[in-house]
Amino acid sequence: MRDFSQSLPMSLLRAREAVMRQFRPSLREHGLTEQQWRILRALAAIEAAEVTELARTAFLLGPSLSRILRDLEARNLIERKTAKTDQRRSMVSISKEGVKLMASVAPSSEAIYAEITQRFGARKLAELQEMLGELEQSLAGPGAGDGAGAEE
Amino acid sequence: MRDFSQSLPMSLLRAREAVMRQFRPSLREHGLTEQQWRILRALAAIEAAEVTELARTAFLLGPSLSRILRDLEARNLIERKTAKTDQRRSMVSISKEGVKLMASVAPSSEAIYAEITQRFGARKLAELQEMLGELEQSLAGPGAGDGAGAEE
DNA sequence: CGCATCAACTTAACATGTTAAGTATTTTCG
DNA sequence: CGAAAATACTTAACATGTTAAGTTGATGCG
Repeated sequence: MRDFSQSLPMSLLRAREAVMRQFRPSLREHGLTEQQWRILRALAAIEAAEVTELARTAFLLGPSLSRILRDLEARNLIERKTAKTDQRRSMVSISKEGVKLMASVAPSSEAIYAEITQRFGARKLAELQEMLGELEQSLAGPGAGDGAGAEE
Repeated sequence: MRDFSQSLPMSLLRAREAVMRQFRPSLREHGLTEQQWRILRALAAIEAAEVTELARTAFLLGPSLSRILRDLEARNLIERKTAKTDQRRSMVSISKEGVKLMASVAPSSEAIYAEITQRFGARKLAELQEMLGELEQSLAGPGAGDGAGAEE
């Protein structure tokens, strides 16, 4: 079997970790985890979103999002109100405090991203992202199960 | 600020998730998590390894590895014995049962990997891995902290 | 209308990620 | 030699990943 350290999953894992290692210290100084930061960024770009929509945007599973939203709400970084037309849905939005926190983190975050871009090269970065998108596309859909197991 | 769904961390996260989604069902059928599978694969390639070395190979943090090794040992998939020359170190190796389990998972795992390679294209896959390696390299070393915070 | 079904979350339970602290053993050096 | 520092793990504590089950509010339909 192929040396697993050369496998695609490991390559992706190591690359992502190398990138996130750059951001984590800064986020940590502001009391945010990577996932919390993703949610705030997603919310900052829109007025309000339903939980399910937010999960899709921030690429988090429902249960994780539920917990994080509970915590962010307790910290007054986001606000919730149930939708008028459907009591099941809740509309989530970023609070004033949330906006303020984002403003305090954004400069450092931008600087780190710029540093990464500069180190790796802007053109290569664009190429890489293009390929990652294609990979994602090529694996979307029916799934590459091996057929040996129960498809259910 | 850049639409965060287009950011490098998100691209890497989505790509990796797209890949792992292919493998998880098969691993799950065999009662293994992704991390447990990584450890078994790493161990299968060598006679025995120290915990620290294994952590580096399987790309796991010490605490995660400690827990997982405890569980794998309880399931008799691995074996441990403390090193003769240094009582602090323990040598970990895969057990017969572990080898058997690997043999039962490997075919499906290989098939899935082949399917991914075929869908995305072998040449592109090689290119992608090359770029991921370069990204990792370019971010190794001093760290791209923004300098605004405490370097400690 | 009323019941079965579906939809949107939320909770629960267990595994891992992440940082800090603890433990046991070795090494370094005065 | 023996105390201090370093090394190799392990535990602890809290956050998230992942799947299954539970809750509550909508919807479809006879």
